[in-house]
Amino acid sequence: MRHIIFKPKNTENWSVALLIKDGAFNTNELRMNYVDPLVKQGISDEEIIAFTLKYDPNGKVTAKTVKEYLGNLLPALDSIGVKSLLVADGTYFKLLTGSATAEPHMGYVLPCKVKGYEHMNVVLTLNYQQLIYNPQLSHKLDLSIHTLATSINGNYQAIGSGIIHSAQYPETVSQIESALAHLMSYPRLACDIEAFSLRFNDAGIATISFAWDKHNGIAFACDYEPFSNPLAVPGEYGCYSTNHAVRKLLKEFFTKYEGKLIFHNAAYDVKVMIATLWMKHLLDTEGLLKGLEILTRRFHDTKIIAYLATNSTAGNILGLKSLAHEFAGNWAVEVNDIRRVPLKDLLQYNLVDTLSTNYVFDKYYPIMVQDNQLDLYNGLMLQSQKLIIQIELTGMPLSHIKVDEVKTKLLGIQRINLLKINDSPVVKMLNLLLQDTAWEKDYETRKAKAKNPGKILPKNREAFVDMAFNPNSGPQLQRLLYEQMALPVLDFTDKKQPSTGAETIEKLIHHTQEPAYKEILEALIAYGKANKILSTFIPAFEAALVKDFTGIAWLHGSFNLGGTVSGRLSSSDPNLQNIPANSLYGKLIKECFVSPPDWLFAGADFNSLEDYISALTTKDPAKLAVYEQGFDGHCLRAAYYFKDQCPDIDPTDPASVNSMKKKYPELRQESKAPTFALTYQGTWHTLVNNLGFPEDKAKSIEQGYHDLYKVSDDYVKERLKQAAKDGFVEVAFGLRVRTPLIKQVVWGGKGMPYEAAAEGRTAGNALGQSYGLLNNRAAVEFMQKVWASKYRYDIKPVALIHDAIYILIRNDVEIVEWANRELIKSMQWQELPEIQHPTVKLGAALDLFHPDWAHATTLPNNADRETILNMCKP
DNA sequence: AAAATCAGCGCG
DNA sequence: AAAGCGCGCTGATTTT
Repeated sequence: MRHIIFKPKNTENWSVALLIKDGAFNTNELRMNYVDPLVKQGISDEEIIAFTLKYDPNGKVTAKTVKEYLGNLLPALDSIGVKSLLVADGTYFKLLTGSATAEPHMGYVLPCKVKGYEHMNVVLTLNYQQLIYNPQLSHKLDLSIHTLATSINGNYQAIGSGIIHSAQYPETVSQIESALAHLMSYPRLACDIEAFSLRFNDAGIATISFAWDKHNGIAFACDYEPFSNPLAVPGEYGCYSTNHAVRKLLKEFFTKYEGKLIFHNAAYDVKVMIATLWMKHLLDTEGLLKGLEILTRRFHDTKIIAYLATNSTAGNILGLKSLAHEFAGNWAVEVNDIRRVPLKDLLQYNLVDTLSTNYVFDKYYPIMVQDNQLDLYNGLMLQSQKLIIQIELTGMPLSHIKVDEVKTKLLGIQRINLLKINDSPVVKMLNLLLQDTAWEKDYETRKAKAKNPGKILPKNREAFVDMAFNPNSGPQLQRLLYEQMALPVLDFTDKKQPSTGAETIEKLIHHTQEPAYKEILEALIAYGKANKILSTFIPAFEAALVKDFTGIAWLHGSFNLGGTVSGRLSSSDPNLQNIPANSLYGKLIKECFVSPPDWLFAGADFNSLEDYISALTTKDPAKLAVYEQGFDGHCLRAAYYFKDQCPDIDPTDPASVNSMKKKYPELRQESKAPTFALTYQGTWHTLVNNLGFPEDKAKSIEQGYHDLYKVSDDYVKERLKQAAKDGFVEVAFGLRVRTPLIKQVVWGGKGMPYEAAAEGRTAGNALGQSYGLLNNRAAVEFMQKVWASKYRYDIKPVALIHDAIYILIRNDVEIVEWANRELIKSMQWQELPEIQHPTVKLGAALDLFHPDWAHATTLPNNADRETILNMCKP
C-alpha cells in the first residue's frame, strides 16, 4: 500500500482519497489528471491523498483480492478522515458500492456499501492511462471530476435529473390527434418507438415518442394496452393489442409531416414502423416501398452521425444510452420485456430516448461537419441506411426442406466421428480420469462451502460415470492431446494456453506416427466442422420466417452501418455475412438458399476488389502490371520469392513469368500462402510461425515480396506517417479513421510501442477494406434506378456481403436483361479520383442461382435476351 | 441464475 | 519481445 500526498501540511487529515492501480502511480500524472482539475473546481489539494490498489499477478483483479485489500485499506482511510473516494477501477468500484456494473454509474455519487464505512461517498473515475488509447474518453474523466467536486461543494445533481422541461402524454385518440397536429409545425423531430420484440414481424409499436429539442417532447401508447386489472398476468402491466385508431393517426402524420425525422438507428425504428403501419403482409413490397419513401424522405440518423464524428481504431460505441450518458444518465436499465414496465414509466423512458437523440444530434452533428464528413453522411450513408431497411424487410430465401436434409446429413457425420472418438482406448481412459476429476472437484467445492468441512463426505464414485469426454471443451481437449496422447504443444492461445483448434490439430497429425492417433485427430477435426454448422447456422436457418405456402422461409438479419472501422457493414441476428461459402460445407449450405417460385436469386461479386483497389490507389507498377500486361500474379510473386530456384525466368517479361505455371507449378503454389500473410503486413515471423518456414527462407521471401511491391509499401507507409501527423487517415469516400495512438509516436521510430504498430496495421487494413463502400454505393445507385423504374416491384435487394450484392429478380428475361446491365454498370463506377485509370477497370458479373446458390450461371456483361435464354436452358 | 471471459471459427 | 485485420456467434467455463 503506497500513498502520495500533493501538498505537505501539519495535520494528518485528508478528506478525499484517489484510489488507482499501482502501475499508474505517478505523482505528476495524478496531479495533472485528477488533482489539478479538482483544484480548479474548488477542492484544495491539501485535502487529497492517493493510494494504490492491489491487483493479482496476472494484472487483473478478483473479487477476493479486492475484499482482502479493502479490509486493510478502508480502516486506514477512515483513520485519516477520508470522506470521499475517487476510484479509478471498475472492480473496486463495484465491490465498494455493491453495484453490479461500473460504467453506467459514471457521473453519480454512490454511498459505500461496505459495512462500517457507509459514511463514505464513492465516485467512479477513469484510469488516465486509457486516454492514450482513446482520447475521446477524456469527457468521462471530466465528468467524474465534476461529480466529485460538486458532491463536496454541496451542489451535486445526479446527471439526467431535470432534463425534461415539458412532457405531454396524451391518452385518448382525440388527444393524440391534436398532439400530432401540433407537432406539424416543428421543422425537426426526434422519433423513437418502444416495441414488443426486436423482430420486426412481431414488434408492433408499443409506444412512440417525438421530441423537438433535448428538453421537450411527447410520448403516447399505440399497441401497448395497460391491464385494467393489475393481476391479469403476474409481473406484467400490459399487453400487445393492435391499436388501429392510433396506427391510422400515425400513418397520416408521417405522410403529411414535412420536417425532418431524427432516429437513432433508423434501420430498426423505420423497419418496424413500415412493417406495422404500411405492409399488409410480410411479402407486401408495394406497402414496403410506400412506407420507405415516406419515412426516409427527409431523415437523420444519429447513430451514423456519431459514427462519423468519432470513428476510430480504438473502437466505436454507438448505443444511444452510452452516447447520451452524460446528459441523461443511467435512466433505464435495459428493458428486456416492456410488458414488465408500467405504461407511465415506459412512456417516460421512451421520451428520454428522444430527448437523448436530440442531445446526440446537437453534440455530434457539428463535429461531423467540422471533420468534413457531411457529404458522406448526406450522400452514401443515409442512402445506404434506406436501402438496408428494404434489405432487412425482404430477407433471404431458404428452403426449409433443404435445411432439414442438410441437418440430417451433418448430424450423421457428427455422430460417426463422435463414435470414432469415443471408441478409442485413449478417450476411454480419459473418461475415467475426467470422472475422477469431477468427483474430486465436487468433494472439494462442497467442503469449501461447508461450515463444518470435516463432516463432508465424498460422493459415491458411481455418481460420475456419465461424465464423458466433450470434444467441444477446450480444457478436455488439452488433456486428451497433451496429456493422454502426449503430443507436442505447437501453438498457444492469446492467453498462453496450449491451443486445441483445428489448425493445431491438423499440424499434430504430422507429429505422430501412431495410426490410431491420426484417426482420432482427423475425427476431431471432422466432428468440429460439422458441429460448427449445426450449432451456428442450422438453428438460425430453422428460425427463418415462413410467410406463405410456397415452401420458402425468409431469413432476416440486420445490416449495421457504423459496425466497422473501415465503413464496411457488419451483420447480426443472424450474421448473414459469414454464411459458409467455399469451406468444406459451403456448397451444402448454399444449396439451402433457393430461387423462390417465379423469382431468380442472383448476385454479383466485384472481380477481386481488394487487389484492384490496391493496384489503383498505390499505383504500384508491379500490381498494375497484372492487369496491364497480363502477368499472372502468383507466377510474378513466385519469380521474386524464389529467384534462385528459377534463374531462367525474366521477371520483367510476362511470357517468361507466366511460363512458370507449367515449368515451376510447385513454386507458384508455394508462393500463395506467404503472399496472403505478407499482404496484410505480416512479417517473416508470421511465415515461420504460421507456415513453418525456416527462418532464412522466410526472410528471403519477405525480402522478395517487399522488393516487388516497394511502391505500394511506400504508399502505405506514407499514409501512416501522415496519420501520425494528423491523428487520422481519410479512407474511401473521405471517411475519417482516427488513429489516436500513432499520433503520439514517431512513426517508424525505434521506440515505437507494439500497440502503435498494431494500430498502424488496423488503419492500413481499413484503408483497403474501406473500398467496400463501393459495394454500398453500387447497390444504392442500382436500387435508385430500380425504384424509379417500372420494375420497382420486380427486383428486390436481399443482402450486401462486403464486395457482393444479392438480389431477387422476377423470372422474366426482360427484367433479367435490365438488371444485369444496370447492376453491372453501377458496379463499374470508378469516379473516385484515386482509383481512376485509363485501362485498369473495376468489374463484376451477375450470377443467376438456379435452382440454388450452389449452382450459378454467370451472365456475360450486357448479355441480350437471346443469350440469357440460351444460357438458362436446362 | 445470470453475466463475463475465453477459445474457436465462419466470412471478407 | 511481442508481429495480418475486423466482424459476430457459439459453447464451455469461471465469476458474481
